[in-house]
Amino acid sequence: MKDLLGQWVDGMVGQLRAAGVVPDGPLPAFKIERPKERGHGDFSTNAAMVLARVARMKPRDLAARLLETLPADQQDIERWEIAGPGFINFFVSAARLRRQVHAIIDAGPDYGRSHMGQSEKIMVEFVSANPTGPIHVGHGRGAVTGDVLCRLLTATGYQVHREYYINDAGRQINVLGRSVLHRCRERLEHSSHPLPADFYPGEYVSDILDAMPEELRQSLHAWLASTQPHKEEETVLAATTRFAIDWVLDDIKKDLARLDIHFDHWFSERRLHEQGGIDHALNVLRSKDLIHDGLLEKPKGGAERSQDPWETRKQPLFRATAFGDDVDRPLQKPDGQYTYFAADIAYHLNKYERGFDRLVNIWGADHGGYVKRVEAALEGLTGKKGILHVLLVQMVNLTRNGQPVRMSKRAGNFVTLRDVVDQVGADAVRFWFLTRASASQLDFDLDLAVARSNDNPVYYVQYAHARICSIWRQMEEKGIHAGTLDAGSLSLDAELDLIRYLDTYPETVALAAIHLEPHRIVFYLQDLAAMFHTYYNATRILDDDPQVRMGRLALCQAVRQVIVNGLQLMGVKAPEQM
RNA sequence: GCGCCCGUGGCUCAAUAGGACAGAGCAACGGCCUUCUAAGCCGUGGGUUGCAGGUUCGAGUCCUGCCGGGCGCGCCA
Repeated sequence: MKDLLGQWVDGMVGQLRAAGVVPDGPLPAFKIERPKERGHGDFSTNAAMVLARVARMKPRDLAARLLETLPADQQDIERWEIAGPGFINFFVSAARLRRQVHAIIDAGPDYGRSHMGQSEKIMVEFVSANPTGPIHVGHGRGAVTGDVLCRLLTATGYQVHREYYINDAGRQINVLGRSVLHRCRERLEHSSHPLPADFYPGEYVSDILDAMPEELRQSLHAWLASTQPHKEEETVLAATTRFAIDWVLDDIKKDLARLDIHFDHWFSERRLHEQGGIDHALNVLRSKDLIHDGLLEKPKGGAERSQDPWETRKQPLFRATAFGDDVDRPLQKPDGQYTYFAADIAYHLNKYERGFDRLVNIWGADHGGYVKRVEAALEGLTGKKGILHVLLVQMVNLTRNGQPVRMSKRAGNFVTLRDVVDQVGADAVRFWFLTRASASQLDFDLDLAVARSNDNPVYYVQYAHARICSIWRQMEEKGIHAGTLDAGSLSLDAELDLIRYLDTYPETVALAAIHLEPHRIVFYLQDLAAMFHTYYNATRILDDDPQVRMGRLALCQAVRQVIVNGLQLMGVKAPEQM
């Protein structure tokens, strides 16, 4: 409906332009919006105010001229007015609103979907947690956010590709293998050894050992039993590590599947190395003279934490400062290995070369410091700005009994995502993660969520849906035939307001996709549910008058459809009974 | 010290691409179940949007500077 108004106002301005009231050439942008205040109509435009300057007229006078061009024969706008400093307010007719109910019912699951994205290819990379242990609650928030973003972008006409970047190269990964070895040795010798500082202590390390194929276990034992430094150390460790990664990845996949989160592709960093992706990316950078040998200043913070003294040496650096980063970034470690950043450059070039128009990354807030350099690299590689959108998802503050639960992978006392899903259920976890903008920190209280109290927001929305379903069950019991739904009798303020709000749903979906803000849908659903609950409490749906009943049933059907569509976008179930 | 994020009733958060009088929930208090599910509804209080400037017809929203909180700051991933 908003689009329709937009066309009209464009037409009105066009006529004034033809009449010479408004000059040719580019005009300042005006817009159509829905006023917060009901008394200001269903739609309003600031066109007269924005154009007043170029038209050399007072805003209100210009508004009057604009309205003279409004077609007289239309039925959709009941009345209009000039208000305040020069707003033009439009009031949609009740007949038009009633038709909207049928439009929603007819569109069904497609209501809210659009072709806005024009099949643009967009990759969303999310979760990408290191395969060194189970994913925790923080990852879960990123996972749900990414998943819903994908659903949103798909619904608005983008071609979406979901990807998980596996950090299966580098030191951390070997530490996982060594941790398994360590656990194996303990078992073999029936004793416990002090765990080296950075080894993984979690229970799952034993699980990995248990799941190990006999053959690999044997070679492990053989190697551990030998007193001499074993020349097969590298291969045994590599095989163990490989197995451990696969096990953990499989574990992660299961956790994500519990939340109905799936990926199109799991991209291996190791493979990127093996296939020369990094050399390729660095060659591209070199060809553009974006790598130079330079010295790196000792960083300000963090240095205190490190035991190793800072050593200044000449090394290849990416010219990140040419693209707005603070310092040029190193590409190689002292031992000649590539840095994580070098691999990241290669990975993002790889994404680009696979033909994606836009890249979205969902990162934890603790990776915020890397945004600039990756953006810089991508701009350097492609010459284009703004391909990459990094969405930083802030921390989840987990509490239990009001006490903060510490989450540290190293300390081994983190709460896994699985724990939380087990306790709270997938629907509540998903919904809860979406109740805040991702840039805001999120408090997640396990007790509250476990308690299944009224504070749990998902029930509120699901309940609205279940209530509507129950009306149909009620009809069945009473032997009332639904017949053909007809919104014609709807006339209460509450009913028309409800329709107006239903009408905003497609805009909300579009804006959520444009801004990459899934939480907007959750807020919408909560508001819609609230409006419905109010209406339901005040109005008898199954009225004795068949005409009235038909209308209300039609409205309920439309509300139900929008709730279903919205929950579907959130990946949350819409139970028919609660 | 530098970078990013955040700052809105007692608490947790909204506020539609800068729009008209800043809204919900929780908490507090008072009401509503012989009629479609009370996991619900209605009502009452509660705000100088951290502070100070600036841009604009108009600022919670944009710019600058402070203040407060979070995250990050080898050549870890």
